[in-house]
Amino acid sequence: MTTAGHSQRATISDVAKHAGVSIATVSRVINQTAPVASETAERVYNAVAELDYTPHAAARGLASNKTNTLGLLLPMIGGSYFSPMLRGIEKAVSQNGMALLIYSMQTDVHQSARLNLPLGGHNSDGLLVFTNSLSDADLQRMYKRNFPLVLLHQTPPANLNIPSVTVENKAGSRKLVEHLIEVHGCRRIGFLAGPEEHEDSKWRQMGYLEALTAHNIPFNPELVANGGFNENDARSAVEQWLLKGMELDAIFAGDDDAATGVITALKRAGKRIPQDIAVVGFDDLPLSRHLSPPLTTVRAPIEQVGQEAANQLIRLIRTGQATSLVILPTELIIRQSCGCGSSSS
Amino acid sequence: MTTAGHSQRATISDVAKHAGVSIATVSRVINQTAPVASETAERVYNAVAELDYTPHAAARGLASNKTNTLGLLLPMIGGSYFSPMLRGIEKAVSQNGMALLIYSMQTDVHQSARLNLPLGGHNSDGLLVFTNSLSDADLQRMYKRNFPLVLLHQTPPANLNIPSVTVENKAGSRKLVEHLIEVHGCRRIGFLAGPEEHEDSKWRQMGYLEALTAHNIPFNPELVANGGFNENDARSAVEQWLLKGMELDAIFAGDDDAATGVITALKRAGKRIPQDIAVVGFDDLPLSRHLSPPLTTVRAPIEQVGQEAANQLIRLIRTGQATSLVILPTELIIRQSCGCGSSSS
DNA sequence: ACAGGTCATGTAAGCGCTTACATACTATAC
DNA sequence: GTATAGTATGTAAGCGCTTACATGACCTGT
Repeated sequence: MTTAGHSQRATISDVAKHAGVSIATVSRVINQTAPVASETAERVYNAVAELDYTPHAAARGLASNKTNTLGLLLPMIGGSYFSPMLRGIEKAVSQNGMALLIYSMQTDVHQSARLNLPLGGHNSDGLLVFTNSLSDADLQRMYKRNFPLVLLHQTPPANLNIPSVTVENKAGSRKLVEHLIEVHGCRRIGFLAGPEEHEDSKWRQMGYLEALTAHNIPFNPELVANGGFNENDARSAVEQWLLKGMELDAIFAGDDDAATGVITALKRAGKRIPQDIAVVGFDDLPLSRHLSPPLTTVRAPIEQVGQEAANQLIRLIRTGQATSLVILPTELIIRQSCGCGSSSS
Repeated sequence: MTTAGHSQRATISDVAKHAGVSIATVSRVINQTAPVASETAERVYNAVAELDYTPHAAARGLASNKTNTLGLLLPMIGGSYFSPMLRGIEKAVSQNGMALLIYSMQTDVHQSARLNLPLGGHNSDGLLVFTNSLSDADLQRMYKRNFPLVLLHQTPPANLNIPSVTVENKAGSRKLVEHLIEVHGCRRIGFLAGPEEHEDSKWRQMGYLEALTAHNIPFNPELVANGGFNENDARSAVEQWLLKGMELDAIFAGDDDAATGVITALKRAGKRIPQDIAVVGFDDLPLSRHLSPPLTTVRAPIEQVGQEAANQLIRLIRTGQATSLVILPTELIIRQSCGCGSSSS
């Protein structure tokens, strides 16, 4: 066991006293907010070093009404998806000398903790909101207050003009499915949707539909199931299909996490990929190229989404302006799980 | 484009006025810090709801000298490793009604931003410090100040009694290598070390050494290279070996990220796994079972490490006490990349 | 030599809370 | 009925900063 307890640290007045100046001067040299004689500044710097002084963030925040911090709201941290997104966000955040405060909206924190954990903002200068982590009502509330907000993978609810950053889902999905149809002659292509209300999923499904329509393949609702954008749900969904004796020549798993579940289920059932059934995903996670067979998918620039969103938010905070909608392009990544021959990148 | 700009929000005095009480009373009902007549409390709650009041975190922090926030220091966010760790941390943090502030120590932020981005603490009640994200000097500085600290995957520098949470590396590594030796008859086993100063790596290497010694296999320094605990470094390391015509019958990649690089390099060179060369990793990341062949590895309870560390830190903050050293057990996970037959979990 | 600038620095008023202390009121005991 | 002890609420002093404003020193031009 070990013990600890706070001890008092140097404040700005300690530094001022030590350097023989006023606290205003100390503040000025630290923030470089007004010219200070270089000799004076020197004394202040020395005092800072000697006392090992660090400004008190809360005091600063209270006085200046800025926290220099971005908040990130996540539905819950999980899946392979967040790692690259976080990296992108972190990049933008630290390049701008800000900090990152993360909340994941667990189960039911909403109600109870509202007062004690002011997610409402106020400990950040703005919020990055990932799909499904905030109700429309909450969104509206914050928007009305003029609190800087940027949405990730979600467009704002009706008539709220909140900037939003996402990827080109529909076109990517369509290209992917058309590849299956045109190159591999697939006709019975299963689609695993993501969670309800997940916009990415809706767009991907539309792309899937468009591809079918463009090739005169009638839409069969039985070929759509819920894969939840995760491994387990996808696995059970495929198991259900298999149990029902559903005939399929390809499965578009919705995303790559789901695709790993699909592959597992198929292999367990003794199906060969891609000979018996082709499998494709969406996102191009780092792991996807290592699956067996390597996964054909659509590359979503996840890290860039994070970075772009953070940058937009910072711009919104600083200048009051941001681009309403940023859609980052996706790219078809052909590997072998669709039936194509040799590998690439 | 969209625009925004802060508007003023309700403060505690607005609420007090609106409810016809003093700010002290409002504070008391919000924090449940002293008995208040239920009728009065009711009025306050109504006022809070009507004004959509949220306490100002900075003001609170300044007055109470607590931030209700845990800081997490990372060397940089990357690799598949952080996702589960973060999830564990987040779990503990939100279960305790706290928030999580993340810094990743990019390249050279250290010097310059020290004053403006007070990593020194002060915007968190305590810090979770991941290996290599803080110099011993910084650690010492904060320790001297009695700032609550918990180390992840790193033991404290000499005579600083900072609690630390890590996994059982040596025993796991030894079991892994012994499996290679005893079951598969390997004698020339390559080891890919992680980054310098990474304690996990040192212990894993010791486990490797112990296993060799226990089986009278002389240690050959040529069989140790640097895989950096990441895919790319590991790939080049293996390519070097192959180029030199190094004879190997197994490679212990250091961790699973590195193992994916090893597998890639080996496959490119036309080697069969495990027939020509066995490959094993460490960590058991989610992707590892999906590699081809499925990776034999050691399961490190990464999520639990995060959760345990956060819990220790919270305990340290609240009670001043924490367990000095927590070592979480690891478990050998046999799959096929070592040469074993059929799959399991 | 003096008005009018500049520049460096100091003074002090908050920012929105928490909390020790003071006060008023009600209930209990005798 | 008065003293005693609670209980509910108010008052006000900070917490450690930022920043508008005031001050004083030193130039410059005439």
